[in-house]
Amino acid sequence: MAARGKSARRKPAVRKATRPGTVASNVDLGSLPAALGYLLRRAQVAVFADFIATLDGVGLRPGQYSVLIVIEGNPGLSQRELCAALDIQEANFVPMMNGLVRRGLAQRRPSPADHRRYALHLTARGAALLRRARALHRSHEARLVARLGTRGRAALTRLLQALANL
Amino acid sequence: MAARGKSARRKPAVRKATRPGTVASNVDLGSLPAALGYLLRRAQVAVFADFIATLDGVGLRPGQYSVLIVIEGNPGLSQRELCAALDIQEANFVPMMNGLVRRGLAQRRPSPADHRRYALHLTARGAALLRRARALHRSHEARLVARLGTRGRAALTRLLQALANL
DNA sequence: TATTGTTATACTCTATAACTATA
DNA sequence: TATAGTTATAGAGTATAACAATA
Repeated sequence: MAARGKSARRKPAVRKATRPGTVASNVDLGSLPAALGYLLRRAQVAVFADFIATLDGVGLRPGQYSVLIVIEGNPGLSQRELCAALDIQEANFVPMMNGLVRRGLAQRRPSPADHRRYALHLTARGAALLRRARALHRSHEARLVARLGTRGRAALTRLLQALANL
Repeated sequence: MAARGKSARRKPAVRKATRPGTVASNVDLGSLPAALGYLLRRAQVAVFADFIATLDGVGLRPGQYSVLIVIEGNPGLSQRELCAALDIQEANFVPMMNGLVRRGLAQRRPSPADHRRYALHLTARGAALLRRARALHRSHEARLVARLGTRGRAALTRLLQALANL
């Protein structure tokens, strides 16, 4: 938060009083702090940063985590189906899936009925890693609830869903 | 991202038909729809898509729009100060500012007191474009309020601010 | 020595076209 | 012809190191 009023005219003497992460700026952001897109972006970046740091130990990025969850919940799913569900470009999914396969977390099994398709599955190791990741994810969510309150979290969920498919 | 005519505030009985852009997925997303990071990301992407489409006519991306707003509100600001206020890496700001200068929207004036600094200013053309952009931005925000309600918008603002500096 | 702006670079994420092999 | 997967590529966005000019 700014320490001074918005129309601070005077230049404070060498404000080097910034702590790491806190920018003591008397810069007027104008209408930006009221713009939903701006707020949404700042919040998303902050939440992702916390999520990424939280799951660093299991080596999963947000996208990889979501892919593992969907494979686990829908064993045998094809790549196209998974990509459609998560709004991932199929071309971009290939190297990502390659990484999961290389790490022994997921498999591409040949689909018996249709030789064009793969049936995606988690390995035992993938399922085990996902259990650890889920626990970490829960701690991340708990941190968010500490900020928002249970009631606030429910309200935020509803509001974000209203925007999700604008 | 254009809204589709098929409004239908109806309860999806079983399966929604596949329209372009709407994937008829019976894919189980598991815990993802309850994950704040996931919801935040989906909402941010949707809102940005609408913003970008709305401001396409003035040729401004979200980052450029925010930069013009801050320059206008703080004429004479240095590049470092602007970057600190908007959390932009200074190295990344250079080509972006070059683009605004090339388009005649903003200027780097030499700072008389300190020859290391630039004093950033909008040109008349930049100010005029920003006026048009602001009007477009307002229509974008109005679309969001139509989704959220005035009360919902206020609540969302508060909740996002609580997450912004996690 | 420190600060301002810059260049170069690299890595992620995303988007599109074109190809292959199967259906 | 259409579909599933793949490759190549290009564009944003973001991050860090190193440098020149200036303080």
